Amino acid sequence: MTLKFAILGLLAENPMSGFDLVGQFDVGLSVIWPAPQNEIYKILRALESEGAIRVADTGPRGRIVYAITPEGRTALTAWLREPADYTMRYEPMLKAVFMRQATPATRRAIAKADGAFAAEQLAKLRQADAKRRAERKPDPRADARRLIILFYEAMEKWAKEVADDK
Amino acid sequence: MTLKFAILGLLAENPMSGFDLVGQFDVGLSVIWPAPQNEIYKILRALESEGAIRVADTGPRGRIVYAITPEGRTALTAWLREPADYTMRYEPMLKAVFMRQATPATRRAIAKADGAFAAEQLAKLRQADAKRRAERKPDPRADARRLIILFYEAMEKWAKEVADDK
DNA sequence: CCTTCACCTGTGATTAGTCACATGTGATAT
DNA sequence: ATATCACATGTGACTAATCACAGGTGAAGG
Repeated sequence: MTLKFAILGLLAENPMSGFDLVGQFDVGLSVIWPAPQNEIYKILRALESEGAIRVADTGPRGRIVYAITPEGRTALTAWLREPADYTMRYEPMLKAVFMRQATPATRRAIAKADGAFAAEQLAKLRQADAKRRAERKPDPRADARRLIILFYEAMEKWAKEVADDK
Repeated sequence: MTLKFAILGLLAENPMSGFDLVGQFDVGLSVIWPAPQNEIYKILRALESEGAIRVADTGPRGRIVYAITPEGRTALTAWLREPADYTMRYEPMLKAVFMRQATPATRRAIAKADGAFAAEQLAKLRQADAKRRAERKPDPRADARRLIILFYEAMEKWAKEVADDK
């Protein structure tokens, strides 16, 4: 259900094919909400039969480009406006819950890995951010990137605290 | 798969029944990793047949208390040590991605709601934290609570920035 | 020409997660 | 006594998500 809106949202930014969407998820969205390739195609068919998207173009190798319809846009904003589901699924947080049950070495190893991951993501995000700012074009994803940066900063900080056994 | 370890981890803290586990998820864990009631019972049966847990006690009304076995403990630490899956599923972040496609009013409304939720969670968490510190008992969940607090602080900060249209 | 590779959509089987409901029991209060 | 409620586990039908693989097509280079 949520994935449906992820796809609809991407199509609201730009008309795209299923293949393009796979690329979009690979590039960055899968960190927030992953999508297996075949799910994407299934959902595209469903969205089309609902009238939320339409075939805008076709290309070589069976390529089908979809575009959002006015009805689709209405559905998207309706979804945006309705109260969000605040349940998260994040394995690193779950591991943090049980970390103290393992040895101190394991605990530090986990924190180290999490910290390294956060740092790596931050490097990528900051680079992307700088690039976007340099371009001086309006950036529809700016809010999200800012949120994700703050999130990884928090995780990095936490990892340092645990590593230093604070 | 992950949920299995969530349950195993809880049983590693204390022997519990399925009913108790439902309570544990309701109280706080469902924010990180939700678990439908009937899934819990399914997984308990699976874990028992794997030998990771055993029936430690029975009580009135068909109550079955499970305890972790040494094999279960081994499986739990093995899971903790293996690299985490860093994909998150968090609807508010996904909405943030598409927020700029809606009207400024909608965008602010979303930020306001997210900020309010974060503030509410922080109040609860800080209270729980203070209580735990006052008790002066070792707290196995301290790391996790700290991480979650940092996370919601980040979200609260972000919400303020968006609301102020920074 | 023809090989190779990236492009592009799809199917089928399986598992994990969700929704809604069913069923029984012991404790407590009136 | 008996009504009520919290305790406690479970079933069945369904949907979403995952895994692994299938298979065709155009572009580009040697």
